Amino acid sequence: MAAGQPSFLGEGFKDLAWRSSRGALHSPSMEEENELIALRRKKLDALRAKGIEPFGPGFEVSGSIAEVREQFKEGETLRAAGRITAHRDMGKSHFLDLRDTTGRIQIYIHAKEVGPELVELFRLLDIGDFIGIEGTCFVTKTGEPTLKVRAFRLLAKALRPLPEKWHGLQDIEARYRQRYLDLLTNEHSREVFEKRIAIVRETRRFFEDRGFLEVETPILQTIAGGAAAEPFSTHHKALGLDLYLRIAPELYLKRLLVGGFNRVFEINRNFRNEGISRKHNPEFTMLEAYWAYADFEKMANLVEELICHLAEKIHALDAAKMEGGTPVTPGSRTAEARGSSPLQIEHRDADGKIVRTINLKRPWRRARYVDVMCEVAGKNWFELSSQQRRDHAMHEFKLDILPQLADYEVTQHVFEKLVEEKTIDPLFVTHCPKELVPLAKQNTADNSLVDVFELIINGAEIAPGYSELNDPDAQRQRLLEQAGEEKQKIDEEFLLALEHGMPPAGGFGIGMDRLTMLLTGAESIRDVILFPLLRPKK
RNA sequence: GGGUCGGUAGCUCAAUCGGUAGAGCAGCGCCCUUUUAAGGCGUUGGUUCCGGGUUCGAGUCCCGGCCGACCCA
Repeated sequence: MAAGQPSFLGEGFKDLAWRSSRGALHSPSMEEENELIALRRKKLDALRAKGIEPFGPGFEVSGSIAEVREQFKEGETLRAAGRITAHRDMGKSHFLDLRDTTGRIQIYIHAKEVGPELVELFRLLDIGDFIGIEGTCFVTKTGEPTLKVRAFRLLAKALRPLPEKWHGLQDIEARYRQRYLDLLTNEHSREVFEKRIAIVRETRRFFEDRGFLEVETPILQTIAGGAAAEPFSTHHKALGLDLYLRIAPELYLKRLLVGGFNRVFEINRNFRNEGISRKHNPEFTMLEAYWAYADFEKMANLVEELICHLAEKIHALDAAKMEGGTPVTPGSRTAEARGSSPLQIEHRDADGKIVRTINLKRPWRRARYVDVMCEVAGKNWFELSSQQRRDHAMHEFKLDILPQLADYEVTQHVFEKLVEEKTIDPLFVTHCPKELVPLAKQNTADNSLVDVFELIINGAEIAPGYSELNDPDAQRQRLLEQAGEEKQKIDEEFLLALEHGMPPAGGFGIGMDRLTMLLTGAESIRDVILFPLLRPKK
């Protein structure tokens, strides 16, 4: 630090100095801004006028704020960086909270110890600004570990005020549109996304531990196959080619089975051009896994293991958070959101009241479609005539049954209302009628059934799993039936691959967004997707 | 696509029957030498989502639109 320059740091903190090469600036759009923003800009200019660059370079810290708290030892000098989230002035003493995602630490500054010049600069700081500080550890008389500021550097000035900390950002729309503010002010929201990240990470680890290879297959496809859904369309300019965004990765993963990759999985983004709801986002994350020589029952075991594994990891995450010494702040629901046992998931409403408890304790119940139907619809359901079933569904079960529905669709309708929506604890429904699942292998004992499971948890289908169809002629037949008039939609390249021989294999898929909802108790898919699709405002 | 509800200060929310748009937090000013949702006193801040209409008078009532939430299809 050259002599004669204004000093705001005292001696011996050269590396903390960071001086602005720019003079005071005025915002060109000042007239559009409100008073609060204008004031912050004035402070920005005042800082530059004092030779301080408000958007400083990187800063050497002793660690994250949580790590600084761990290193905390009275008399030690430590460096920390973060956002200012609160300040409490007490006469000539100033207390500020410095926060990052790992925690919060109080910093203290007093004129008598650092001089009025530094205090004067502190007055140009606002809640939301990033600063880096070097300070001495001490404990206040109320027992709070605190860093006594010896020097600081402004790292970034916040030109707009942050939402009020106590209530957090409540406006649902704003929380989706400006997720960064949601993450900043609502600890619960951040925890949900940390859990989502852990779920994806642990899913990868789970499959890798079992010898599965993670692969990437095309998102741009000339034919969007593997599911029945409306695709998004796009265009490749140089090739002059109309393309679709994938609705499922299935047909490419099966090509890899043909190619000798015997255990593969993909965590992939799928795109479906459908409506938006509490359970649907146009782009969503899917897990699909295929295992050569396995069958649907082996896949059911695998799914059961996977979800229990994830539930345990999430529970461990909550437990670590509870013991981790991170001060519990308003908006944190970690304590309440944690079920009493790792495999017991408690979903709560906004007031923290338990809405439902889902018991994942193994083994999970497995039952045949026919048996489950008889349980809810009466033993003789499949002996009734077509008309009797329709009457029964409409009058006994109060369902709207359109006359054009096929018999199996009437049954499926009853199944959805009476089984799917009412099942909370995990249930594998196996041996479904083949009409429902056209891409699965037929049961050898009963041709009208296919070797599949549908896993139902918390009133919704979480994961379907199949013994995959590997007979190319049967596959072509099913695809033709499914395509109806639109024969051009049949993926001939996929059938060509099957004709070269695909080993028998088990496969399954899980919607990762919905799985995250299940494991975190989120009521809307938008609460587990960082940036859900919204209409642009104006 | 249909129905219900909502949009008010930077944030969280009030506003009775249609009668001067308010509070808390944040901000600003002053007081306070260890506070912590600090406190005390004072104070600034509004296109009430947008556009029409009814009315002496509209945040409030009516019509249309935009955005969102929930339910249904």
